[in-house]
Amino acid sequence: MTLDHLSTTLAALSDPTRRAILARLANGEATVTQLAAPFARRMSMPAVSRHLKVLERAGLITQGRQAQWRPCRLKAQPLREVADWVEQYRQFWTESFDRLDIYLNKMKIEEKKHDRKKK
Amino acid sequence: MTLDHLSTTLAALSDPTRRAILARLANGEATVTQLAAPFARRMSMPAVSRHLKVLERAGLITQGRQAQWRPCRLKAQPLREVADWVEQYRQFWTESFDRLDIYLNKMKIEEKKHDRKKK
DNA sequence: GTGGTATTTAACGTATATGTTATTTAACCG
DNA sequence: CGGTTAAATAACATATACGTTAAATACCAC
Repeated sequence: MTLDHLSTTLAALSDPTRRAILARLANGEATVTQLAAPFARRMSMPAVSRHLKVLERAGLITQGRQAQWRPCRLKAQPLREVADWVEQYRQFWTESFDRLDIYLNKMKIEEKKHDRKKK
Repeated sequence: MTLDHLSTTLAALSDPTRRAILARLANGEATVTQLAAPFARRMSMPAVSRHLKVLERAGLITQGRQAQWRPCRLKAQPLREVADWVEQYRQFWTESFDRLDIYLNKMKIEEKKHDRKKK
């Protein structure tokens, strides 16, 4: 199944190791070895390499070439798409109401308007 | 492996069917059958039922009980966590620069400050 | 070329995800 | 009760995800 871009991005972000890698890259470029260092106890290099491939396929990083190193850089464009998507739902958490409550609230407001008219 | 909450949420969101279900629930409560309707050609009821279970485990929906129906409701709290997480990276897409450029930019600002002091 | 370092790819095991059809559970209704 | 509807669960197939170790690739440096 070929996934849409947003799905690919969210899947890439759903792994804590990959999010940690992005967090590290927010501080600037890093080589694969540098990125792997924090996970050395838990994870082998090839595992990290694969995580990077997932991030790259999602467009979240790019890998350059300098001699035998492949410096990685954060590319935030897909994160913007995530932000835009989730933003649609803001109203559902900024108000401490769920959808039904919002509806009932609107009804009350309507009632008040009617009351005013009656006066 | 037991995943952290954010990972569970992002994994739940990484499926387009599940995001479509959330979009539908943004318009208000719906039963499982109602939620399944748009996918009827592609997907069986049990498949939808499982998607709902994934969303429920992520805390993105709740399912109530009314006779033989299980009306589903959107719960946006986990979406807020996603928004908060992604917000950290806003600087990386609002400016059309990557990290190195931001750094260089800061340096220039520092230089200007020094210039001012010199005056 | 030989050796060392950085990284990827190959080959493999195992767990999880996602779908199916058939069966079961639960509640309504005449 | 017996039939219908709504939804979940069971049992199963298959694909993908994620990790490992071992081997290959690419580059530098002497």
